[in-house]
Amino acid sequence: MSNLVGTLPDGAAFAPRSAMAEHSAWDLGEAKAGAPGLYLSCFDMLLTEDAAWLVKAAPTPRLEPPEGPEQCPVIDSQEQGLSPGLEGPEEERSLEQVQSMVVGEVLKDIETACKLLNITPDPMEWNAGNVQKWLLWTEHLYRLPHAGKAFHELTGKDLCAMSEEEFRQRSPPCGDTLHAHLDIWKSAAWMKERCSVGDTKTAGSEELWSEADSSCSGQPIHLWQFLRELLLKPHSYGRCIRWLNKDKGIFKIEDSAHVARLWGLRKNRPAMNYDKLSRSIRQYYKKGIIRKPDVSQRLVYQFVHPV
DNA sequence: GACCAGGAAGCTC
DNA sequence: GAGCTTCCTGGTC
Repeated sequence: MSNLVGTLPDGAAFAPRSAMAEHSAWDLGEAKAGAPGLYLSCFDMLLTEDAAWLVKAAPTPRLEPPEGPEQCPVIDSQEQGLSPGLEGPEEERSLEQVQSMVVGEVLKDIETACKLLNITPDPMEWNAGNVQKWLLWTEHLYRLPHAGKAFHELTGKDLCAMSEEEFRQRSPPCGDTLHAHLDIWKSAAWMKERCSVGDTKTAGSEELWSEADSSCSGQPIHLWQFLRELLLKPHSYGRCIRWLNKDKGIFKIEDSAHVARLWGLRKNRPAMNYDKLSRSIRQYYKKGIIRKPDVSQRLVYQFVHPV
């Protein structure tokens, strides 16, 4: 099993980009018991290292992605202890809360990716097209070099059967990173499957996934829904699209090319660009879904019926 | 050059 | 037929 799930190959620890946003009620101790070793070690790593990072990051409530290439914060692995001010039961409680948050946020990030890519959360169920989507997505998100060709025509099952070394052989510059991220997806899929087998303690996480399931059911997504999803994930997409006035439904596309690429990815339209996307937005004018605000500005639109 | 507006035709479900 | 996608012309910033 890879040691890269908690720590990405460049030495930076993997951390969910939205790690402090909300709290998820996941029963970690329960989930870890009896899990296959493969996935267990993955989450062990994730939990301990992310927890350390989160505690160190406190009290900052929000973790803005850094400017430039999206990278995770570096953890000083030599640092001892999670919260020096806390001891015994208090520290345990604190750790449990942090762990719940971390896992919840990891699952949310995956859920978002599932929605946007229209793929299932379980890599074992991916066809070759799904694999390429996931690769594109991960490369895009973590600014990795393109490796799609190296994994051409592989299904999710093929991918899951590959070792870290095989990933590296196929893609020397980012194979290990991709393998690490695939491990996270595998672990999340395992946990989802586990909680869907009637474990009432995991109701919170079931809620977490129900949204993803509804959008991973193959139902086509409308452009306005897609835009709204991006707007509702400011920690992930705030740099390319954001609310100017959420109450009035006014939003601005900050990076038109980026949003168009995401939409193209979602719809499997590689040739998508902002020109075409904006044409689709303008189709909404007649339908009364989106309009230009009263004071028209470039790249600024308004939902006729705000959230 | 990038964005905006809208007509028209084509494609997919 | 709905909901885009693609291509286009012409205009504004």
